[in-house]
Amino acid sequence: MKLTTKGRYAVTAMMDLALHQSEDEHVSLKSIANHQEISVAYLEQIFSKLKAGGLVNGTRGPNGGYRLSRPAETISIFEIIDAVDEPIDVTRCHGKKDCQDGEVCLTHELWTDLSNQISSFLNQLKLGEIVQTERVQKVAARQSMRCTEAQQTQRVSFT
Amino acid sequence: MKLTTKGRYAVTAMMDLALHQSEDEHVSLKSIANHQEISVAYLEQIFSKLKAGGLVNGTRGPNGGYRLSRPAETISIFEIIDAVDEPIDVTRCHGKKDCQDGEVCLTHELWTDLSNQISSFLNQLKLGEIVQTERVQKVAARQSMRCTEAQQTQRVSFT
DNA sequence: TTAAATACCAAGTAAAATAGTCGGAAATAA
DNA sequence: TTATTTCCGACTATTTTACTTGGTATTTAA
Repeated sequence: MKLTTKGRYAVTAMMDLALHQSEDEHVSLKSIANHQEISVAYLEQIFSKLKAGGLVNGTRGPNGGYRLSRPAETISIFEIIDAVDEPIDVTRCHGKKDCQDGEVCLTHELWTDLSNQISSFLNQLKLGEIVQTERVQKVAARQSMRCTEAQQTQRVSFT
Repeated sequence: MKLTTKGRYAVTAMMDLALHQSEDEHVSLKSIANHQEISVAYLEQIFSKLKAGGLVNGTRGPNGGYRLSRPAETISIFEIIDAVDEPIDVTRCHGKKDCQDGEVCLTHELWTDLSNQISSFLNQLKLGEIVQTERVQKVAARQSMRCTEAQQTQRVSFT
């Protein structure tokens, strides 16, 4: 379970999706880019992995975009990070237990324990619950304003 | 709390120290290198940080080496990793809470929670306890044999 | 039917981090 | 005085990260 900015962006983007998707509307990468200050190109890369992981569905064309493939309550943070970040090899032997002369090394168990600890913590955290916390709602409200401003700026810059 | 091979080697080396130090004897990097298959040069780098972190004391000259600066029961795995690995910035804003337009981003709290979770887990794990587990004792016994063999091989190659 | 908007895809790339090595200097025990 | 050890700073190859670039396919709406 590695944690890079890609994984963090993925979680952020999935939260954005959970916050803004509606019955009949998809969320475009452009709008996520506006909200979260991540480039569309980079989001594309991330979403190709999220899609491969079966977490989102994409629709092309105008008014297209993405939506969660399942209810947000059933999607864990672990799944999201797992989909986009390579797994880290916490053990020297890549889990094969042949770290030293074909047998386990001193610390083998320690690292697998830690891995399990982190995984289970992130598995308990569900996208749906997190999105409903007051804290997140507040930030999201602020971001909607930002986004509106951005659109207006954009409109102005076209004229 | 980043976890790289340097951090893992540090924990391994500290366990070796805890296993082999005695009242009047120091453990040399050479012997750790033999036991754990880590180069002396790399161990030097690691131990300079462990020393700076106040976890070990070094003595130069023949029969010199290192020993724990405190009882193994009081040294946590967290301290060891913390001494040698750079802290990871789990948040985009380096904990300053100004991730976006001077305010927190959507996921700020999530990452700090995770960090705390990992830290407290590793803080509970004490070097002394781990070293006493049956599993570790077994591996250590095997390594003593390895070491003896290595010394003999060396002796032969000298003649 | 055409233009715009969107997802989709593969490659390339600059910078940073990692995992070490190398060459020596200082201290100390025998 | 010599061998053994820690101590110290610099160097380096490789890998990983965090993106960008350039292009294609699909779909809607004018």
